Amino acid sequence: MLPGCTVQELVDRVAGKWSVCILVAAADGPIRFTELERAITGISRRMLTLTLRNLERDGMLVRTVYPTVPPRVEYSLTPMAQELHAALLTIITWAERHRADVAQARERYDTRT
Amino acid sequence: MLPGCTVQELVDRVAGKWSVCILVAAADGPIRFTELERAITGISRRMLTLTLRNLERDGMLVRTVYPTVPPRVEYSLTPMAQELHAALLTIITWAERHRADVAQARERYDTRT
DNA sequence: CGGAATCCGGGATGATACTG
DNA sequence: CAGTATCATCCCGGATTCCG
Repeated sequence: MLPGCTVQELVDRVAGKWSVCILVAAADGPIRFTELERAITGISRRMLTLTLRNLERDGMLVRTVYPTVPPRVEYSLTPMAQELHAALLTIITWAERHRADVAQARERYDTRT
Repeated sequence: MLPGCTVQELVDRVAGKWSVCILVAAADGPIRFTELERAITGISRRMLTLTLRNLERDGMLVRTVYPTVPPRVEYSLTPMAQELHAALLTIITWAERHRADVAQARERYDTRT
């Protein structure tokens, strides 16, 4: 696993905090900007925009603009991103299964003499 | 996917750049500090130490000290971390498979008028 | 509604030096 | 060999403002 290699960069990019949130939130179908903003507690508008742009640039998201008033923009996962989402779910499931274990390990580590 | 929730934090922690590198490097068996330093190009000694401590604290790594001269310290994955490593391999494999796709998507995005 | 642009503070990170 | 300590820096991301 060499830093600087493309795979490393790609893993970093898609494993980012907000990227994961967006991929999960958009997994169930097209979702609007404001819906994402509400679904992802704590994200700033700026980071939402930037992360969406990066994911779109990487071919993970399709951005569809409906020229209505008010404007309506929907984001949906590409097939490639759906594969990624499935893989991410494995990690998330793992994290849920071991949440208590990690908490316990931390406590033991922190209370060591 | 709510930021602030424990699962989110855990995914963030284990999905970190150096954490992934260390987990991969240690997957094939116990590995020494200096071996990690050489295996992970670009990591500073400081970040290696900090990331190792965090992974150990979270119960992902076991640190074994052999009281020899010079000192010998080996790090190995816990069963929990081995499960995580398997899941990470899925992501890494995905990244390798789609490396070219992402590069092409970026080029198209950047050269758009 | 869905952004873009700007400013700016702090935590993450690197560099360097020292040590049991 | 396997770290720790300290300082300096840098850039990530929040806050704010403005816009079609």
